[in-house]
Amino acid sequence: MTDTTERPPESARLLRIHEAALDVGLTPRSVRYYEEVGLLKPAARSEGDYRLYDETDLERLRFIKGLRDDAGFSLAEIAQLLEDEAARERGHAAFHATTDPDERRRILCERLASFDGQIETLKRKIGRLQTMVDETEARRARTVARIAELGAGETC
Amino acid sequence: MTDTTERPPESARLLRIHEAALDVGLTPRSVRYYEEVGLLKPAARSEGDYRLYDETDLERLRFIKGLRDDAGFSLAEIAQLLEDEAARERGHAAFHATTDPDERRRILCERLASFDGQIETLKRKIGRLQTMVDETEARRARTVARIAELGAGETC
DNA sequence: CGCAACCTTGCCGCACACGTGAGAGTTGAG
DNA sequence: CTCAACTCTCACGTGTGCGGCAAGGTTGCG
Repeated sequence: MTDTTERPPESARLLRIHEAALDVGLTPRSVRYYEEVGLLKPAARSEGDYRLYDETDLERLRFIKGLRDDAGFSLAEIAQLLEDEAARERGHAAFHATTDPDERRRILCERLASFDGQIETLKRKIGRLQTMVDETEARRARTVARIAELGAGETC
Repeated sequence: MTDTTERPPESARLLRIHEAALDVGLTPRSVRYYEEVGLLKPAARSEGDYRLYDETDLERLRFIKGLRDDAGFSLAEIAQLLEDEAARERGHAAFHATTDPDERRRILCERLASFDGQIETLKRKIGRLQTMVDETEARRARTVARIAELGAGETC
């Protein structure tokens, strides 16, 4: 406000697709594809129709990449999670649009069910992975015991 | 050797592909595909070249299905895990082929490193999923609090 | 031995998740 | 204003993970 050097007001730092993709570790093609299948829309477009991404978009992209890489979710599953999220935000709006306590309670209860469903989905995956970890650790422990039986020697 | 009635000696209960697939919840096509990409080979073939699967094969198939469905691993990643397992079994053989304690120790240490790598891979996935669960549960808790603020009413 | 039900290999097709140009337009530094 | 670098929208190509069909062979009950 006090200087004339055009300083983007922090909230308006927009990146073009290449920079945005680099930032989150994806390719421009993937980012466009995610838009194609409805996972996100750039915050804005330039005069010449270039896609422009803000920090919110980047977080969304990181979210998508995390689910894809780390959890092995398909884009369809990710779309479902994002859809649930959107539904909750619509619920948020509906919540503020009414003052009826019963209605408000109903909205919050829906939101609760949505969270619960998501948590259960994630926990099932964790449970399966944990079982595998447990089995592997048990076998690792047996190997450690056998090394100990071999007697001294600190090579590992 | 002592009787002429061909009685499968318990260890030789072999299933054809359709039964095997049904048993583990896959399709015959998938099972053949897994063989095509080197994930398993049937324990035997019949006179007419029918694939015959034993209990070990079934467990391997269940292992593959679990990783595919629950953990979202690609067949290539599963192949890697199975490859590591095979390496450990080769180590097992090598272990019994020698009596040199140093050699034996080296073999066991390799096995240990293999287990550790696998455990780390799995735990990274779990960590990511757990982070998501934590975030979702925190938001769920805020929703619960807001419902409580709305006062009485046990509808959910 | 006949015959239905199952199996074989081979091959084409499909959905997903992008990669890779082609051809045209945009941006911004010099 | 020029020009390299970037971006746009089609549009076709690619690898994965199977589905499905064809043409023929195998099994095993009756």
